[in-house]
Amino acid sequence: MNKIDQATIDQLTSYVERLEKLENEKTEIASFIKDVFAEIKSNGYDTKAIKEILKLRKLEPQDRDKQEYMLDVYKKALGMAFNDGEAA
Amino acid sequence: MNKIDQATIDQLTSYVERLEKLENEKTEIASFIKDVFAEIKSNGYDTKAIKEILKLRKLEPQDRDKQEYMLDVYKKALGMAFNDGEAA
Amino acid sequence: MNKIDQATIDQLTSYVERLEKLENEKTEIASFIKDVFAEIKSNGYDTKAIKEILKLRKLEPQDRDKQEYMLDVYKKALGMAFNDGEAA
Amino acid sequence: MNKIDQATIDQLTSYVERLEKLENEKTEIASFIKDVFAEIKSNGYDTKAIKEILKLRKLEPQDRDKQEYMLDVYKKALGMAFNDGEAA
DNA sequence: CACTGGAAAATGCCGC
DNA sequence: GCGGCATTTTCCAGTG
Repeated sequence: MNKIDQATIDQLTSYVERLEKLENEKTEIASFIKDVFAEIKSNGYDTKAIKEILKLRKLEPQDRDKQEYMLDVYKKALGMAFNDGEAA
Repeated sequence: MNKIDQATIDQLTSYVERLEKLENEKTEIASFIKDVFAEIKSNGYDTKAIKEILKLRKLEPQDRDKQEYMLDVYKKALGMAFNDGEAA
Repeated sequence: MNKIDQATIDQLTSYVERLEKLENEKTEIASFIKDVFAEIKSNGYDTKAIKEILKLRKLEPQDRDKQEYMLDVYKKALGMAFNDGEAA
Repeated sequence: MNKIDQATIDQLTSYVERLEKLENEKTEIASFIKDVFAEIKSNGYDTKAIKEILKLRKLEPQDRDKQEYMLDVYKKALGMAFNDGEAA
């Protein structure tokens, strides 16, 4: 019950190595992204706003609407102003 | 140089215990918050929107404006529509 | 479709207020913790080392009396160099 | 104060596009990883155990050939019960 | 006062 | 389909 045949070990090892390779690539790309943000920052831009932009561009327009719908309803329910500067 | 007197150990221990007590309380409250959100969800509300509400109520109106200003400028720069459903 | 009955408004308001109260308590406790760390620091201890102790005690409550290592961390907390100068 | 010169717009656009490209690549790789795990699972292995192996190899690369423990994890990956039935 | 590191929060995935 | 868990992202205090 403790014997594992070599073929199985090889297969598991192969999987593990494939996964490690992929994860390394992912990490590398994450590091590139970090570099770009560093460059953006060093050029005086607001990285937070850029991230916000990316997020918005990822959301399709209809999703944005859907996402904001419930929020509007709740804000209304709680008597919160929409954009006129009154915060309940 | 390796000797530490007992009084010092006692003092450190006292600090550590005070901190652990406070952190336990914090954890407990965090768990209460989780409970409330669970209840909110079980009543059919959209927890994400509620969280958004809490965030908005925390921000004073002028802060909201300031935070959104740069974003608007960038969106404008990139030709992104503000709210008309066009996503670049 | 934007109409919400009064009972719902009341319920949402109640949830939001409960959550805000809890979050205030959490923030208050976090501030107490900060105070304790400030006191610790003003007494000449190494804050980082104390945090290390807290982490250790959380991770392995069963071994917390294993004095050898704890002593090292205490020494670090006291700012005492020993051996290679690096605890943790 | 809302006017942005064309060069700035171009630069922001360039940054955003570079970032989106990189994030797409990252997402793609994440999806490959998911595929590999699906294949692993379809071959009857315990995904969770494989993740354990990856974690171990990341934490202690120097000891990764210490076969005793790795074998236990492999066995877990194979779904073999042994000893107390709990690895990790 | 910008940067780094660590804690907290949010998101997304996986298993049930 | 939901809840729990892990990862990722965001935020903030501490540091130089």
